[in-house]
Amino acid sequence: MAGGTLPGTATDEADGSDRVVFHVDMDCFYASCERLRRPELAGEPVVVGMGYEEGETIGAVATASYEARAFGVESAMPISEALDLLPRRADADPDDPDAPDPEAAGRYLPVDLDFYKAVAGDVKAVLRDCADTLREVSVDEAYLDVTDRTAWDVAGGSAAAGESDGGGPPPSAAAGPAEARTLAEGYARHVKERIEREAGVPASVGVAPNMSTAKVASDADKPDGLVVVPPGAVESFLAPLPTAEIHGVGPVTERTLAEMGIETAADLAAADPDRLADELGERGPELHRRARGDDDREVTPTGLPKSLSRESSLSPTADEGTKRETVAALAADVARRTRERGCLYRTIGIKAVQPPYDVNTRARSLPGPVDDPDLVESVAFDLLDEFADDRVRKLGVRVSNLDFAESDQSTLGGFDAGEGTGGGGGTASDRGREGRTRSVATDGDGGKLTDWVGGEPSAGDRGETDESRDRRASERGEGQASLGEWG
DNA sequence: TCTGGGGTCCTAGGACCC
DNA sequence: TCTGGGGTCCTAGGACCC
Repeated sequence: MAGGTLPGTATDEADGSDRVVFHVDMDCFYASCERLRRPELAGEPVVVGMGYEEGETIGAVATASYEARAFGVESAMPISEALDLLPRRADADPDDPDAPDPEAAGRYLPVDLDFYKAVAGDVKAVLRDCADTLREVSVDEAYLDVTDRTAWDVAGGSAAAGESDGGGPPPSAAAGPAEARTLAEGYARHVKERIEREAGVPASVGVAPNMSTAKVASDADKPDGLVVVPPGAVESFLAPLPTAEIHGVGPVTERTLAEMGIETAADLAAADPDRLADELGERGPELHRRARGDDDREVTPTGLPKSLSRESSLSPTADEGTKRETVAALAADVARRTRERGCLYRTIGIKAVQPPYDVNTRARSLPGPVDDPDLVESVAFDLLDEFADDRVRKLGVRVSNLDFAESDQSTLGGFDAGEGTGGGGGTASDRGREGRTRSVATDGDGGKLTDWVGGEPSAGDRGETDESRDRRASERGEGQASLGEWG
């Protein structure tokens, strides 16, 4: 094992859990992507806005560069509020005494997800190349298991030890654990540099023996950070952090913990798990483990999505026409995306948010998986009826209970032959669509399901478990394919 | 922060089945 | 018919994440 990275390490890792896990987190990713194609934005405050159009003040901040954050601009903040803190550079006019100071102005750009996904593809290519196992969490974040590629051994043996600043105080809480240079740190630096070189965007990397600690480590020194937490240093690294830094502790849990007198990870680590379970349910003991750096989850490849949805905000309205129009558009979009991804769904749901912020969800499950845009719309309309007289500020449509296996049957060829075309009508191109489109008849009084038109769900998936389907799918690499689609 | 959009997982209650 | 328990599925809501 490691020739003594830090005291007290190797021996209690006898279960073979002495893994090396990287968490790679791209720094203000959307803003970095914009800088990649517009180098003149380097060093400028950049704000990328969702729902934002040139010159508009609506929408919300998707990503703010660190220069913009210095002015107080934060993710999810309304653009109008961000403009108060950081005026638009375009509005600056040296000749107008009332215009904003160009020195205190920023660049505002709309989200261009397609471009960011292309850049993310370059990043992922590097990560895939560098990892034993890669789990992509989102477009700008991933875990890598690199246990078989590197180790916790101190790099360069005595040479590294000799050059270390071991006599002085730890540089900082974040950098402290890295003072003994390990092979893992060198490898992380290599990965980080490759991302920068081959994708052109900066990343922060956390290195630790498990996922939850690596996640906290990547956050500890952003941007452009590299924080290494060797086994044995985990608990002391986490101990001083406020509970909110622990992955899974949000505002509500933070408050609950504070009321219990738990403010830091050390407090959480020392708390009674039973008492935590009383207050927080199953999550209590889990957070307790994370605060102690005790996390034996394997890094597993990204799975297939569990649901797909689309939602959008409206200025609050009770108008039936507006609501139905919105839901129809959302339903069509969701149906289009599921079809593109070749997946069927068995549950269709809506979300209706009433002012001030009252979230309602309704869902209905079908007897079997379908790919039927008209049905998404009619079920969504049906569910919307309950809110016919209500003012809403946001509407959403969602499909879940996804089934990727059945559509494979059609893409593999044999599916549905002689079933959807039995009626005689239907061109070849109709068949192409019908092969994946199960229609369900609806009756006159509200679109209740009455019958299967296209027959039973294909024989192909009968008796097959979700697990085996997922496994088959991920063996074909679909888990990776799915990532590029996510935003 | 008067709240943007797309996801995940957990919980709890009810229906239904043996 | 009452009693009980266990299992699964469905729906709705909540917390959290990026």
